[in-house]
Amino acid sequence: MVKVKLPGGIEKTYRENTTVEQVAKDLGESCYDKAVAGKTNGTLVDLSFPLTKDTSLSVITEDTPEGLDILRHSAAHIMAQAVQRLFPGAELGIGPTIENGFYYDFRLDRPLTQEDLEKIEAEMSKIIKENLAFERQLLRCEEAIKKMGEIRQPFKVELLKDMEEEEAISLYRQGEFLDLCRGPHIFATGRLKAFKLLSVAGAYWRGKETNPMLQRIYGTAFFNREDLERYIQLLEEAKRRDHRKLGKELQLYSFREDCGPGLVLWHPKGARIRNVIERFWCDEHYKRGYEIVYSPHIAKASLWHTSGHWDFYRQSMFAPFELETSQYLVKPMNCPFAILIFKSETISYRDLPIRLAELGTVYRYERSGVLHGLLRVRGFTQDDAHIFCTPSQLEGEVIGVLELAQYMLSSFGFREYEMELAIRGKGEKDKYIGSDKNWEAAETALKRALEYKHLPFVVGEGEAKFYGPSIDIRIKDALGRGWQGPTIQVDFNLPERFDVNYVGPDGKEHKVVMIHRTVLGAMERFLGCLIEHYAGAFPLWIAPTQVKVLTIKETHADYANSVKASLQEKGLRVQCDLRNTTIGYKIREGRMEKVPYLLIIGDKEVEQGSVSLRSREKGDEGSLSTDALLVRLEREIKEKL
RNA sequence: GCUGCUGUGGCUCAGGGGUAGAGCGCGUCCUUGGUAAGGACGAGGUCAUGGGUUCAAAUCCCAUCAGCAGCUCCA
Repeated sequence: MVKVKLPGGIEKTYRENTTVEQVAKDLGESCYDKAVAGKTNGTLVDLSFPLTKDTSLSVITEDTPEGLDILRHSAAHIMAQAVQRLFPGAELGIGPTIENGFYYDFRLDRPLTQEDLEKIEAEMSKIIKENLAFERQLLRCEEAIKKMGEIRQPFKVELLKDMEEEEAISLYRQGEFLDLCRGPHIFATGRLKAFKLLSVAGAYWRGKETNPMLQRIYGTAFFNREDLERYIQLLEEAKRRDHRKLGKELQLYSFREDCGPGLVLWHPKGARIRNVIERFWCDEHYKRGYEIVYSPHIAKASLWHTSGHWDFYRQSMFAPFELETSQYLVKPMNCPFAILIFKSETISYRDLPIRLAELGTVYRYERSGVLHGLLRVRGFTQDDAHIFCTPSQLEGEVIGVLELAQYMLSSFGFREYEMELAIRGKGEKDKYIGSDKNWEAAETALKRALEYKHLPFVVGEGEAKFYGPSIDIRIKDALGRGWQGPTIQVDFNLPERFDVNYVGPDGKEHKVVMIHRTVLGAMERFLGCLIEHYAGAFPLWIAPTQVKVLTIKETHADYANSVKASLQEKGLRVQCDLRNTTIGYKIREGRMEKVPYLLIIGDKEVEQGSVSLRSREKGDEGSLSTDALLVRLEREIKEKL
């Protein structure tokens, strides 16, 4: 007999070799129907797993993330089986689950097409109908290698050769298909009810650029069709929110082939949004004790030799050019300029911290395949700042930056973001510059600042830049892809290289500590995420056009213009639509432009000296006076609603 | 950079070896309209660029450029 500890403190005894499935059945019909796998002493196991000793056990059901993960993993196997049936000789790479689905990598003798995906889906449906059981088998490593060699799976053999210390290798078989896999899996292929293959893309074997490129098929799976439908709708909603689509529709910005890839042209409406944000940004920085500076777009190459960028970053810089007798470079970073400003006079410890902020436009030669709308470009404006302080001021400054970053993000309605503390990798100290003492001090300061602010974060070991640790904040786009926005980096490198000092109380020179930081990231990337975040429907304080005045007849033009003038006088961004067309048409256009407020002007309004208000959120709200409207709008702007 | 797909008027897209189509937008005119599209007429494209195959290329082939999905990269 074995004792089984179940969730909720229940303990039961079963005969030895009772399976997880039998326990689930014993726990009741509803548990059994939804059971996918089990978890004994923290390890996931198949439903067919026999209990041989006392253990804790929980049944993994359909409605848990783990259950879904198992289903998707099995879906990946079923897909691989289908591919092997349709493409005999296909070599398998790996096939894991990912956040919203799964993928599997294959080496095939020809590229896959969209039609192939449909055929593979059809074959998968057949396999599901066959309801093949997933059978687990344990082999010694050399046996597994032999087996994978026999069925001509060189990638699997390669994987196995790295697993030689492991005692036993588990393989899973369903029908004629055999795969190396840790498991667990669903009981049989028939359990998969709802799946869809989404796309094909190239992927390097084991993620290494020098390895052969395999074909990766992405797909997703759910326990029922409704969930799958919901997910597909989510993808479509994401497409609607895509900043590249909205940017065009709302005439915010463009890229032109004759201008160059990754180089943004900001159209008037996009520029208005950017201007609102930048003004807000400047005000907030002055309030918090920053000074704002400007620096040139090009500088002598020697500056970048001193900074070390030429040595470490050259491949991402635009080529140097000669002017008079000197080499010049387009700047990829703003930091050297801040340093030169700092160094332009002798600084006492009494002057510190000095915070120099700059909306600095930098140019980086990003590889062609990585460009992505506004989110990854070749010319962009960092909302940069460099803080020069003493070691003892470091932690307090980091806290100040965290507060500012949080305030900025929350002002734009970003509630969800991920924080990472990027620290040195262990055992590769030569990759980093600076003393152990400095690193430890900086890592501690960053960590303590995060803890002080009670911010959840993950530690990214080995993710630090060569010159110092950092806190990186990732914000998400419509598809949930994370993009690095705000970042706080401690730097020991540049103060050394540029010999940046202050005079201490002892009258001697000391090295400053330098913090590089952004609180939005870059204007381009931030705007891109912002467009998707609001799906183009910007809150009043950001909207490029805040109010549109629509006339019913041409005779209302004078009154409409006077309404516009009185709103404009209060700083509102107002447009009139005086065209000779129907009111329905003008409203439709205003709606599609996502203007927060439309004012309809007809005989009634002219007579009463009022406006008829139509809000983006509520529609027709009836008439009110211009003054009452102003009060409402000003409040909404002030509170950034 | 790598793999695959795509590239037709300002936008969205159809077509496809015999020298171009729709809707929206734009212009002119008619209409004077009350909360998501009133009507008529018209202008606008060397079908991304450069080669090749062919009697003939926007259509087939190759290269280049750009975009998209992903991989790699992101100091």
